Amino acid sequence: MSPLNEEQLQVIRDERKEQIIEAALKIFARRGIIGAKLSMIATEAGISQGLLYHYFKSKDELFILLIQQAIQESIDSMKSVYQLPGSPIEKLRAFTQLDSEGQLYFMLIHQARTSDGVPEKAKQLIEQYSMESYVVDILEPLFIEGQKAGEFAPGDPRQLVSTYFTVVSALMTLNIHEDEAYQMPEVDLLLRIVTGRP
Amino acid sequence: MSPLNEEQLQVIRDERKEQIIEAALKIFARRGIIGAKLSMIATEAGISQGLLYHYFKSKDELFILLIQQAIQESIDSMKSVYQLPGSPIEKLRAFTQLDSEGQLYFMLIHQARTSDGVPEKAKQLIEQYSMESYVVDILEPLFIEGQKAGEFAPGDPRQLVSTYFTVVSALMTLNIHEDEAYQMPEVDLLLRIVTGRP
Amino acid sequence: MSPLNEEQLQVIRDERKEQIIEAALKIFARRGIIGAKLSMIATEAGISQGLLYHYFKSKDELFILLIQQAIQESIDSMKSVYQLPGSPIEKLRAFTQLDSEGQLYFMLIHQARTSDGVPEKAKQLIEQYSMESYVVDILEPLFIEGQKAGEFAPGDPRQLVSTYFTVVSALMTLNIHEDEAYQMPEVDLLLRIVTGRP
Amino acid sequence: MSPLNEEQLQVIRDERKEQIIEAALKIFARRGIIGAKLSMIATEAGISQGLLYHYFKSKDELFILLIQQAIQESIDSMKSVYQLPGSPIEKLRAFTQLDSEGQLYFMLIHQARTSDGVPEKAKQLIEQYSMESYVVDILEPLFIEGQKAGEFAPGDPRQLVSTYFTVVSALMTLNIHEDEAYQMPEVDLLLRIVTGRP
DNA sequence: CATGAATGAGAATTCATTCAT
DNA sequence: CATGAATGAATTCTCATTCAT
Repeated sequence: MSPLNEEQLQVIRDERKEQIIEAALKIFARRGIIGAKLSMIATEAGISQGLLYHYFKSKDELFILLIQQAIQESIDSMKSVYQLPGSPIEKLRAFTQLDSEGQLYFMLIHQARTSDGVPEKAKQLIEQYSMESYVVDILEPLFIEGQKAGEFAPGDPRQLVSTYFTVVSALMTLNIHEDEAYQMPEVDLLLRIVTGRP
Repeated sequence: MSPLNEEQLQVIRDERKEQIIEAALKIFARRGIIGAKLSMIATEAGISQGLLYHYFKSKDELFILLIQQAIQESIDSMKSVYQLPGSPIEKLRAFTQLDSEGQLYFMLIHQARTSDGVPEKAKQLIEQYSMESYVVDILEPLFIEGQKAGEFAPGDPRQLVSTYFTVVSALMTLNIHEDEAYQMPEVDLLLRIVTGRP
Repeated sequence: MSPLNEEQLQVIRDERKEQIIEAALKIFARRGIIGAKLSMIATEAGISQGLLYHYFKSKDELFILLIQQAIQESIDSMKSVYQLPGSPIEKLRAFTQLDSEGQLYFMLIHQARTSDGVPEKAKQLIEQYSMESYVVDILEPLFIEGQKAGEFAPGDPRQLVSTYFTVVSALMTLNIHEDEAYQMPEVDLLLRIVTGRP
Repeated sequence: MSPLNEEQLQVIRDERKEQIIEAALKIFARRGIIGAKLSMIATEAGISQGLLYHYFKSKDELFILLIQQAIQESIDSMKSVYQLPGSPIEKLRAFTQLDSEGQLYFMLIHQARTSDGVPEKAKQLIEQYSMESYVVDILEPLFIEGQKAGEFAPGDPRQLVSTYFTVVSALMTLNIHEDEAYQMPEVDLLLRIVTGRP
């Protein structure tokens, strides 16, 4: 009866899931969990609303999955800073210029942190991925290296990481629409926080 | 003839309006116009839902009023920077440490800018109050003075204002819950953007 | 304590009641029991909403009182047709040209008959005041006289009364707004139903 | 791919729309736009309230659609008078005996003309379909023919049309419930207005 | 697997009615 | 007697979720 074998079905399933996840990321990041309507996600993914429920048990489950991906991506992206070429300051400059998917993930996490209607599980995930436990640990060596090289200003490196990351995170989340009111600042001006130099 | 005279009634009305506005500011700022439920605002204000409609024609009207207040407060607060004591850098430092009501206003404007379901009139108001037309104009003299005094780094003062204001705005909006994940950075670290010094 | 004696109070009470009844008749007749808002009636009567409840227990009670008045007025007006001068046909012509308060009563009864949300008691009152038991009985002698005088067409006089009254009632209720779409017909054309003559 | 093909879906959709329209016509005609509750329409149509909104954007849109249908049906019905068999008077007699759906449409237009809360667009539609511009134009030739044949009374034919149509309209709107108080008059008595004869 | 019709719970808004003054 | 602030139940509309096909 079935014209497709198991393997082909798996391929279809994976493709569909990927479509849905991409669509959901866009919509959730821009509109938050309340503003995002399943009808929008379905339309963006090019499928019917009903089909969403073959792949995800609920809106919440889909949201939680995206949060997990966002956290994973953020961690990976931070770890990869060490693979970037150049001195610590050059690594940091490159890291600061995120691609657009990276921005979507930041916005998503921001939405999850600040909105309500966020599933409890998503909140827990984000809480675990706090500054102290991950971000600062990962980036601290880079900053210490920068201070040794005299590129970065002296002082508590963990505070420096925390401040710089908070500022960049905040700017990411602000930059939601192509909004002329707030134009993204020059990277070099931001780096002054770290370098203490003009 | 009347059991409560006009003056007493006016007092009651003003009190109620103030209660509602305060409650609405909290709720709207934290949850956005969609996430904010009138039942929450009513409960926060300690009144019934129905009474909201004696004082405001609709949720939208209430939101628009708050946006107008937020814009007015922001402008006033920026203008008042010149009344603060001390050198330009000291004025700016004091200005950066906003009170909590000021923070709510920033969040509100952020919500209005980035969310769905925002009334058209609110959008227009915010568009008028863009960086170029107000904020930069108001703060530019302070920065020029700071540069003349050698406190601020050289360079285009308008770009410096814009960058600093954007960073501070972004941090305000991030700081929504009393969230330990992101702790607010030290002001002195932020001021490095302006001073170019450690 | 009280600066007004009982008699003066009674005068005030009666005046107020009359104000309210007049206002309510206008509003109920034009908008029906559902479309009529107590706020409108209060405004039309020049009093506060709360005061309505000193004089009437509820919207329904007020409506029922008006229906009673309407029925009484209708009956009185029909009985008075015999006091009008002239031949039967002239009496009937004059009767057909109702004054505006008479029209309001007709509309009110129409509203009560056709709308819902009408209190049960009002329905019962109107049912009792049906064509057979009152209207036809009252007008039948006039029609018999007209037939004897050769002014009215022959045939069952009760059917003639019923038809003519139904047509006039229907036209009254139609004439709600000063609506140019339906202009009220000439009385003489209507009288053809009764006379059978051009 | 699709479990129900487009044709089958279209059939379902058409059926549902028809169900809803029929139910809405009954309820709106009898209770007006304010008195008609969506819950009643949904129950009468045998569906859930939510489903109404798959087929119609709002209560107003549904009402406007019905008004359009009512106007169209009225015009068609008047034009078809010329297809009826017999002399002008026989055509007019047949035309006067409307079916029950035709009556509902008359009531609906009456409701729209006299009630509150009627959408602006519905008002405009009805205004365009006024006596002068349509009804009289359409029926005038029939009346002129009747006068030539000596069946109809002499005089301004447009006034005769207008009067007769107004009376019939008024009777239609009166006859809302199966109401024994007002029994519908004999057609032959009404036709006396036109013929001027017993 | 896939569709879209169908449902029902929840949110904004209106308004008759009550109540403190 | 008189006011108008205050309440809450009822109504329209939205949308996540289910289900027949």
